[in-house]
Amino acid sequence: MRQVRKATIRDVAAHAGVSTATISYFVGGRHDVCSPETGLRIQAAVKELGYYPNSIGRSLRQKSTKTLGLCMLALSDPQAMPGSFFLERLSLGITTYADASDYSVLLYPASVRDGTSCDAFLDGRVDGLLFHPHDNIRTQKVAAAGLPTVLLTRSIALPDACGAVWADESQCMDLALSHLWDLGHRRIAHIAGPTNPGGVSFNRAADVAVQRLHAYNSWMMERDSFDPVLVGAADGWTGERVPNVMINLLNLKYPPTAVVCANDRLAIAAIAAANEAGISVPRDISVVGVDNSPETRGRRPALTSVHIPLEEIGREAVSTLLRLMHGAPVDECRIKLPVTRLVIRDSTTTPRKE
Amino acid sequence: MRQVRKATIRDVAAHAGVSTATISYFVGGRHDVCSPETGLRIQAAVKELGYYPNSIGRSLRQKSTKTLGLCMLALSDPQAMPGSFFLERLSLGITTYADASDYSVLLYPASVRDGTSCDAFLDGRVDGLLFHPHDNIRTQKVAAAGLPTVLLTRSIALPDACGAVWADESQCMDLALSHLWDLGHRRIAHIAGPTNPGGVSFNRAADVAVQRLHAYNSWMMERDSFDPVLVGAADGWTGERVPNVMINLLNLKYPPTAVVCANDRLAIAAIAAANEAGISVPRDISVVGVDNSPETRGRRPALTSVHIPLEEIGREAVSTLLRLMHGAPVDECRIKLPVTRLVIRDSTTTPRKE
DNA sequence: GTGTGTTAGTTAATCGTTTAACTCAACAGT
DNA sequence: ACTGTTGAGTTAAACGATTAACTAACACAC
Repeated sequence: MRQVRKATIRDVAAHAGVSTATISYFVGGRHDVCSPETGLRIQAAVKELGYYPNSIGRSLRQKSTKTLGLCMLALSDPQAMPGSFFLERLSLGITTYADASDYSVLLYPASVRDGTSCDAFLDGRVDGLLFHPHDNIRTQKVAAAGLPTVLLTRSIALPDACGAVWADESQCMDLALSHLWDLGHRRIAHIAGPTNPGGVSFNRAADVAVQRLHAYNSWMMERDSFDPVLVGAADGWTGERVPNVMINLLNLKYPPTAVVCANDRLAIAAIAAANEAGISVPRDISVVGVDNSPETRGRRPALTSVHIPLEEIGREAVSTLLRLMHGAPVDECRIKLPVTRLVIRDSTTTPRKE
Repeated sequence: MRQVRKATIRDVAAHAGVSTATISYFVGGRHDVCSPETGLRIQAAVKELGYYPNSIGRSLRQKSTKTLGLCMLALSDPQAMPGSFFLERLSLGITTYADASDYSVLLYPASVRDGTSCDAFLDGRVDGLLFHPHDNIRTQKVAAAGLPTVLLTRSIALPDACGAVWADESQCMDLALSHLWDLGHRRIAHIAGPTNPGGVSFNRAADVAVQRLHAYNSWMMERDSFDPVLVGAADGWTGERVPNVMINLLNLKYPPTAVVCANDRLAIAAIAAANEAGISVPRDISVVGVDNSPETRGRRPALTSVHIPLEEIGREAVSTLLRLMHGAPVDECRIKLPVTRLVIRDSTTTPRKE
């Protein structure tokens, strides 16, 4: 190791001719522990030796590392997630807010395939944990170990001790559907994401697809416009199955005049499939996506999409985790954020008059 | 704090009726330190108490945290970087390889605007540092502090003590240009990224743009096909200025039959600008991008692009950092990776016969 | 001159592990 | 009887910081 030996508090103490306690107090901001002259000597010694308090020593004594763990499924499974922009956007909010709160963020890749253990988080290196994918086995384990944990998910079965922060998917679908409804659309289809029929839920992705589907169903039913033939299943987030689904929708006796897709990638695939069939977007059919991912832009037509402010969710997740760590009751640490908003671009317009 | 008190090595020692030293050796894998019966007692005690060695105590004693810092400009400045997929792809390689080498990764947001100090890294919480943006002030500071550092950049002025890992930008441009040349193109334009004329280089982005521009210049000169009017400056990575640049290129007396853009976003903007002017891609002009970002896909035409394997770069960066930490000479820790490859899609074809 | 308060510090325990150096008993070989 | 070796552990000193509890010296009031 070529690590240079760093000055310790003892070196500084010897250099300034006082005890380590005085150094500790002074460096910690309690400038009233000593006379102004001693203060100057200490400052000089700190500067000369380039002293910086060692965080490991401090963590050991204070029993707190001022570090939060961030466990992300997406990291090991880019395919599994809607877009590769997830981590970047989420962690922007997370690291920025954590930093402002004087916390560091430890990044940890979790794979959904091999059930990577989360033991690494139980060894005291983090004070709290943010979990992006919901995974019953792992979250229950960390929860049982007493590590304050906040999930970035509204999960179907939330472990008792875990907090959670999630976007209001009803609001999200309401924004998309209201927009189309107000334009005059009445036959509005939905292409759903992976809904994992009958299986145990292992990740956020699946839960989100289910929630969007349910929100769509309820919304349409409330307006007496629900028709099961208008619901297609993409069975994943990447869109391979979308062409089939889209053809089926377009060949209906009363085809939809608009379609809300569970995410942008499905929407983009839907537009491609429509074009392939000689159907023009938005002239013949309107399309809305969800995520407002980078892929929505610079296309023709540019995709109308519901923006999900991941930065804000990340920020709120850190804030919630800090509250949980400071003893807030768990039920006050389950936050549904009504923060989605619709970005109207060129893929939606009034329905074509027949 | 609702943190549950965790069992320490002393609890286990008391429970198993031996000293802490024996526990430490045994848990550390030296099963020969005690008799088989004692071993069983220890295992039982560890299990019953749910003992997991505290990493802070261990780090303090061993003077090594088994943690690497990852400092990313992109995190605080999404606009500044080519694409928001950077962090995700890079950190996939970084965290996966670090994890396999038994290291954790501490994520840290650095803003190019406020000169966020990197003091947080000098307090012993990391054994080494990966720096994505090159920033002379900060890298010099950490280098001076003796913290082993590897930059994810080929920078113009690399601090003496820093290692670096970067993609071979000459190879990257060679792939794009050779492809077009082999198709028969001879008038090949380049739309360059931000080249920061005359200023100090503050981030990787600028350096990369410069390197791609130089590589283009050299390549074309070698083939006696260089013409300065074929070089346009987008002045940024996002493409606002591209329509102007493209119009100028198309209005030339001898317009290019192909254009290589410094990244995908510029290429996408170039295609849009061409279409706007009634020029079809690839029929009238071929376009190549660099990055192979998610935005290249699902478009018409789908963009031909040079893939930069960020995962691989991240992996190599960790490997290089570990070597540097173990005392390898700095000049063996500067790695140019010849790992780019061309993904041919629909935006390139043979030049149109006049 | 005694009691009270303040200033400017110090002392020493503690956080949880690791590990070099030691002990102690039992046994083997000569 | 002595030396040497091995097995099965133990002891105690680090690592670097924090902090409750203490002290010594002096000032001032009554």
